[in-house]
Amino acid sequence: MSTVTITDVAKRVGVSVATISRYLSGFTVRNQEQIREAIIELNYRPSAAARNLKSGRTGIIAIVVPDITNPFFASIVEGAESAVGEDRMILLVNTGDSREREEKALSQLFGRVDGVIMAPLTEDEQGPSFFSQFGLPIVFVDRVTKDGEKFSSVLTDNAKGAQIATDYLISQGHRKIAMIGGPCSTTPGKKRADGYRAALTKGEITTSEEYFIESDFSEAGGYAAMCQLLEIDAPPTAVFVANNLMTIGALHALRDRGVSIPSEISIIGFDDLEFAELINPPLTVIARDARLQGSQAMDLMIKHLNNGGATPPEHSMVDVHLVERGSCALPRESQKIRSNKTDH
Amino acid sequence: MSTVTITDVAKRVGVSVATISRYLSGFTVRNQEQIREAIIELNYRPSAAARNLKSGRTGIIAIVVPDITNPFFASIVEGAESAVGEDRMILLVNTGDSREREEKALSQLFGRVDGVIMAPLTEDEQGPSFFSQFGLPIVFVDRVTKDGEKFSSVLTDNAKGAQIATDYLISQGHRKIAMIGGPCSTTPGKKRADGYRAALTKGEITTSEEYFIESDFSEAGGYAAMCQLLEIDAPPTAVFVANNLMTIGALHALRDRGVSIPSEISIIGFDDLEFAELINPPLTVIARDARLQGSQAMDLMIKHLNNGGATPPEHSMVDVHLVERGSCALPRESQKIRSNKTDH
DNA sequence: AGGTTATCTGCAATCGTTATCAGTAACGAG
DNA sequence: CTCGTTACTGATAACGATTGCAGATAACCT
Repeated sequence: MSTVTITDVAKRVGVSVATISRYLSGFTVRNQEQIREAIIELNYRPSAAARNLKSGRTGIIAIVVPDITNPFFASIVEGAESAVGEDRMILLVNTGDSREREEKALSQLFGRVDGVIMAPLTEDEQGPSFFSQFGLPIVFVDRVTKDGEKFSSVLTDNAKGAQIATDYLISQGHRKIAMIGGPCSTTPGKKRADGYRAALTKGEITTSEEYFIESDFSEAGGYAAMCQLLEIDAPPTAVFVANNLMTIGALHALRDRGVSIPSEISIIGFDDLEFAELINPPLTVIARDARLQGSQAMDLMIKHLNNGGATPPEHSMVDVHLVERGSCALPRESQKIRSNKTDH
Repeated sequence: MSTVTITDVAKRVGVSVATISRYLSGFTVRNQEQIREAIIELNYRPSAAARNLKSGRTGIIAIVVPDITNPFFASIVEGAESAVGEDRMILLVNTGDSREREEKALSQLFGRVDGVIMAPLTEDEQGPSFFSQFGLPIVFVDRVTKDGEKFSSVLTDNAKGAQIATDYLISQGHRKIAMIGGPCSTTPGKKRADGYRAALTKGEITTSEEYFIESDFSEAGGYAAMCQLLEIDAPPTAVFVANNLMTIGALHALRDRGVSIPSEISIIGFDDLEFAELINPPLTVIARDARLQGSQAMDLMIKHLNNGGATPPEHSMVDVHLVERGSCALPRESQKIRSNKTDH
């Protein structure tokens, strides 16, 4: 086997292992040239495991996301990756929206990584003490847990985004404004619902609770929720969909039902999509910079690691803005939306 | 600090470290109950680094992709993740299409991971010997290097897919069929170009080389390439775009130029998109199962790891199929395409 | 009771690297 | 000639866990 160690190199050159080690650490030693050659000839690679054991650090930062196929999280990962620097790497954990896998991953992470950047599944983790006694630097991104103030975080102004979206619909004259929300156990799910409700209150609009559907941030969930909204006796004239995947689902539902946008119903989504302009009509959304969130989270993490854990937690907030395209229009109040309702 | 080791647990219970170690490995030992309690009370976590050093394995499999924000690669990662099993984890490396980062990552990976699943940037890596002497099991996915036969791989039948796409356009009556291809230094880039050309030859169609543009698999590249095609004096009536990102770019270009699909130009893409049905018109594509590719690659890797490297390389091929939607139609030969050409 | 397993135990070596420490050679200054 | 300084060196002890070994204990049989 090719398990060539520092000792082999030392023997080859005829010096002690200490000398090789020092050479590797950049000190000036005597037979630099021969050492360099020996390393290449023997194809010696320092054992990361041994270094980890000695130094106590791994040079690896974990990033834990619920769903890597969600372009938003993919961008976060990319942003983090871009800021990770020369001497560290990223360990990706995709929890697949499974609490069990999240827990397992977290416990396995200990000792393998120097820190964890994560978007937790829900706000109520396994006991409020869990992260506090986790013993590793943590930076929350996009979402926090209940005791999240104790850790650095990079969040979006979710409430503001939802409020902008809802205000926008109101300003267009909509009154029957529905929302397809995410799980209220998550930070974005809750905050976006809050923002939606706040905007309605401010606009002095009272809606039936039927208009708010708590879904699950998935495409299938968005599809089902939109179907449910269309079943209502007085269906909404506008819908704010709380994330990208659910928006895709909702659009599919509307397409399948033959409901046209925006003439029959206005749609505004949260999170921009690569192809938002290509849809017919182009999708109006609340956008934010996911890459920036990822890189900020990484910057924070590196700061913590370099300061030896002495840095107090910092909380950063990424801004949101409205991208006006074509999926929202004035309501046609007196119109019956459902053209081909299929009972279930 | 919370560096509680196996020794601390042993002291607490009053047994030797060996006993604790055996308890952890699942053997039946005497004071099981007390050990369990001590571990919990002390919040003891075995040091992964020490285990790695002893055992020589890390329980981590690296997956190296050029661009995680490409939904195709995100799906591959997800597929791999889903097949990784209980006792291993995934280390993601996003090379960002940079050769330099790919090389650096690869060298840093050694000793940190048990194996590498990778989609190499180009076929000609740093010398044909590089991977052979890498010393770690490798499984190529989606792409291979020149000496790729020596390692297991999970590829797509790229040539077949391209041929199906081109045949489809021919069968609709198109003769002026262009292709926006990927870098011919990559496996998919080359094979898809081959398939395109083979189909043209079979259909006894000779096209000017202007109709083939070698781009870079990026959205911007697709945009530019499509613009270039529209500049040609006798512009194509149909375009086969060799990957998803370039397709998005090409669609943007057509949209910006006001060229309508499929009446003025037919478009067929390679790789399905979540939103392909939502575009107007719905996009016709060559599709394949990226998740499956990822999980197959992982299965292969695990097989290699469990067999201790004695398994001969296996080569798996994932099938492709045509998903007919609305972006292709009969050509309108006598028509001038460019409605508002902008000179540059 | 004596012998034979079967089961469990602690000791100590080991994995590959780095940090510490003491030591040596070369050199210039006094 | 001696001393101090500089610049390097090698031996060795960690780091935290696993494991072969030999010894100890208990259980079981005749």
